[in-house]
Amino acid sequence: MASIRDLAKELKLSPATVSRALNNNPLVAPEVRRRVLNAANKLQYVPTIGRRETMNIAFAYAGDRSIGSPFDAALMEGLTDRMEAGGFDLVILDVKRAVHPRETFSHMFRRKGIRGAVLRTTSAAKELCTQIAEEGFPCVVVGEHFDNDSISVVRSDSLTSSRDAVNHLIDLKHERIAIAVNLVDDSDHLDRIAGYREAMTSRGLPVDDRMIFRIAAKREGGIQLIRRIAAMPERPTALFFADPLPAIGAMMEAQSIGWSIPRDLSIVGFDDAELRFMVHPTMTAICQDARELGRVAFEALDLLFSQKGRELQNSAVRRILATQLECHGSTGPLLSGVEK
Amino acid sequence: MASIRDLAKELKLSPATVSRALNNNPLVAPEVRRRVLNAANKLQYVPTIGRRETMNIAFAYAGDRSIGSPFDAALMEGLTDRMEAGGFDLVILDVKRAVHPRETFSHMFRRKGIRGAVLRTTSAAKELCTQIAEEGFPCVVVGEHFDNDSISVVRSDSLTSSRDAVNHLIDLKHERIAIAVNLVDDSDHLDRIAGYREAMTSRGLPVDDRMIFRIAAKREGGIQLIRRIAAMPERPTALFFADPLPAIGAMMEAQSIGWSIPRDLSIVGFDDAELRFMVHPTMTAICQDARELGRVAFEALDLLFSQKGRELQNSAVRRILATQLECHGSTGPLLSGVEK
DNA sequence: CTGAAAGCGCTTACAG
DNA sequence: CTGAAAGCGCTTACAG
Repeated sequence: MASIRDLAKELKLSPATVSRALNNNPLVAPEVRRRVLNAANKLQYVPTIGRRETMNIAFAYAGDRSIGSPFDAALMEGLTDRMEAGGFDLVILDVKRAVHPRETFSHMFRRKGIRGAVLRTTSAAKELCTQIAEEGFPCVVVGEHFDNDSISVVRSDSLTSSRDAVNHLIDLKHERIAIAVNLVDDSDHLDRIAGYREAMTSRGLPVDDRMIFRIAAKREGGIQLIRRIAAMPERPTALFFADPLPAIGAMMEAQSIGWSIPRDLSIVGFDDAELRFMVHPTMTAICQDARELGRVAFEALDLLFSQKGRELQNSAVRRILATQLECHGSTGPLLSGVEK
Repeated sequence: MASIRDLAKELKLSPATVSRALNNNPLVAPEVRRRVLNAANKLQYVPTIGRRETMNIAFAYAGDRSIGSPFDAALMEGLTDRMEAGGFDLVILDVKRAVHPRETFSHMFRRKGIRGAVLRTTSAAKELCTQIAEEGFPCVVVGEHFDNDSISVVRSDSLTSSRDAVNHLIDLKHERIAIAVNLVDDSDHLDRIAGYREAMTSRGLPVDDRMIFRIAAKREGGIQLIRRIAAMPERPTALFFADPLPAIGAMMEAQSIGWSIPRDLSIVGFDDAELRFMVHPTMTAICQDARELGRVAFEALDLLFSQKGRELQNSAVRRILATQLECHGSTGPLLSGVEK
């Protein structure tokens, strides 16, 4: 691990200039500054507390924070599980709020004694993740795709299991199967739609765009959807939800208006945690192991630390975890003669 | 904020000795060490990264970690809400695992650049919180009572709302009202039982110890309880759960065995988050605002920072937040003639 | 815009 | 067990 002296020697600058560059002092020449920041990332410069190197890892939100979500909580559990052995501590961060006006992201992280970051993002904030990665700061994005190959990613495979979910409904003789996905696009959700399309097409069923619903990924979104389909002349007999909370909301609302599940409507949801066990009947769901995702994210970060940054700078880590369809009580065979 | 030099001057020691004491070097005399640690807490010694003082606050588990719980997630949201303005970062910590063999807790926190801690504890680990507070390290315990007046505490008032909940059931003409509380004692849960007893007694109803059930505070605990009472000759007509998850489990299990809620059984639960909206019918519950609890916890800590520790060392902060009974669909009037 | 020098915060052989 | 001294990591007036 490099000190400011080491960077100065490597770059043939004085420690003073390196220090200024790392502290975002405006006096330093832009070109020099750029070289210093590059070297800091290549040589893995780490600040010290007293004489000890800092050992923090950030759980950093690039977009809106969603600390309260079961997914994030499970991720953190997995992360801390693995981190403790190495003596690392987890710091929670909102990237946009934490960064000072004329500061790069690496700056900001280093100022806080952070060696690497696990990034949570919305699709709107993907650009921000790309920037952080391109600065050369060790980071792993959880749960997003990137075209850019140099960004390390850890995520679940939604496509296969989405296909499984729809196939399960088709096996139960359903034909009018609808899918409900988050209003906000992200690559993971696009996969879920792709899985739906693939399954329908391969089994010879038509893909009707009116059966693809965009909803808010909250309980309320599911409630609204039930009201919408209740008013349809030929309503779907099965619903596939690409998010946990609207699936729960839909089950409740369906029961409120007197439908019996799965007799009047089959529902498949997604589950990051144990929500499927909290409703009655227990919900058939695609389950992703968010805790394991957290563990793997740390391992990826650790790999980025251990390889000398300069040699393997462009070798990003990619890990894709399988998800599983768990069949429970919210799906059942299509009853012949069910109308409205 | 004091440096090692300042401590040395104050104590008439060399900086070397102070440094050794703070680093837990065994060479230092026990008495000297004790004096140094006291001074560090009194003068609010803070280590530096480079030349900047560290700005971390710990979310520290004294007992088992429960990061995944909705309560903890909401607490963290509230905490980070308030912390960001001051430029603080939140570090997640397991106290027992983080502390080195011959190290005090203040040592450990300072080694990590932490200025103050929000402590989460189980009743089994209360002793540990007392120790941290007695070392003089700025800390606030969330959600526990302490007899010891010198410990800062932020918690919800369970007693009043528990009384309200039972009164609500009595208003609905229920008489055989049972309460189900966590197997593991903690002061907050003792309050919930006390509220139950007070309400029953004040309304002239007998308190039957066979109506006080000890269960695991998990979904499974609620499921088991329903099976137990289903086998009772004179089963309770209403259940008051002092924890969120078993209440959910009980609602599900009751419906599984064919009971209708609230017709066959009224249920009141506790809710830290939004679980009450995820079941059908929506659950009547005592709601505590865990997010607000987090905000208040930070404010308490900030107060401990701002007052000169030496002057006000024994003036702990205490904040007790109100909770509220929200009536929904899981409670209803006792139907006359209900048997079995 | 950069470096040499002074200096703070901290730690650690060395001497006692 | 303690301190004086050397020295690392870093920053910041000062000079150019």
